Amino acid sequence: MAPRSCSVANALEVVGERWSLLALREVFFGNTRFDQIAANTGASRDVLAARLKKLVAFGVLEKHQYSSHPPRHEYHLTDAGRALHNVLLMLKEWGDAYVTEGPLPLVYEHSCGHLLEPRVVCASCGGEASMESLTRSSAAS
Amino acid sequence: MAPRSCSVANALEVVGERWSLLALREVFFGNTRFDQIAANTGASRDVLAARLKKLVAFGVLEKHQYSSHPPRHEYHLTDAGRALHNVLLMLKEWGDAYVTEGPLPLVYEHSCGHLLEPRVVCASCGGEASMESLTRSSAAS
DNA sequence: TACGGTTAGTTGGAAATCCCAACTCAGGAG
DNA sequence: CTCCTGAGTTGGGATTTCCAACTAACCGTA
Repeated sequence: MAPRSCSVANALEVVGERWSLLALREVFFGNTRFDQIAANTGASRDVLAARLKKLVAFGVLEKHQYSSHPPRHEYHLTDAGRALHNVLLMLKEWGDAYVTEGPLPLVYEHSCGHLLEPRVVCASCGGEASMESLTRSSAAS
Repeated sequence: MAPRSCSVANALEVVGERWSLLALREVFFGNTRFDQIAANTGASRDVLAARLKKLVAFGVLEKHQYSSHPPRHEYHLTDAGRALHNVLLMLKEWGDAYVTEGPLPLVYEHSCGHLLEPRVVCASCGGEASMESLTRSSAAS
């Protein structure tokens, strides 16, 4: 039997390899240069080079030249890259709740002034998009 | 320099290896048995066995015996496992938007009757938890 | 001109993983 | 007695990963 066709699998094809999401985390933090990303993630340089190349090829990152002599580059998020913020946020939330022990290394404050407690809701009604509230629909886009 | 301590990294330590999230997707779909998961993900049986063992060890899945003669097992989600639904939902959303081509393989309907368009919001104010709306807070839990 | 430093990789070889097919083991079904 | 299902396990080869060292382009300074 052929494996299921699925957008989760497709997404993981692009960002699911080791170090990809951590590299993106660093770019979200503003650490856009190769050496910064390498140091903060702990990825080996060769694998990191391969991952960044792939993320650029898939349009998640863009290579920006910030100096021409000598040629130096920074990695910037594209729209597709920025859209991954929610994925990282949910992973962080889950890690906070079920994996990280002791004080959390990072807590976000939302612009409303409260500490962020993220919730996934339906854009139409604002109700929580819990497992039980969802059913498969046959409609396609 | 030591790599950054971070809940995203901790979460990926547990569910970031290849096949782990796809195996969980199958369990969310109700395919709780080894052979079903193997067939629907395409993972090789040895790696899948290792991943399931790890997910059980970390408390993401539980092994349930549904027949004692012969002994047969199903994998069930724990609370920690159920909490990963948001992560899969966000990955699916991103894959739908930026990777999957052609008609989407799966569309959800929310209990309100509309097709689900998930949004991540702040639980306190209900406002969108966009990248720009978040700042690092020094408060710890 | 020589020397050291920074940035962004690339290379080589050993170690760890992964993939695949075949095999095991336990218990039905016919 | 033989075949079938479910849930893995095993062996061996192909791939990836890790790590340290190396390259290459340029700048600062002396």
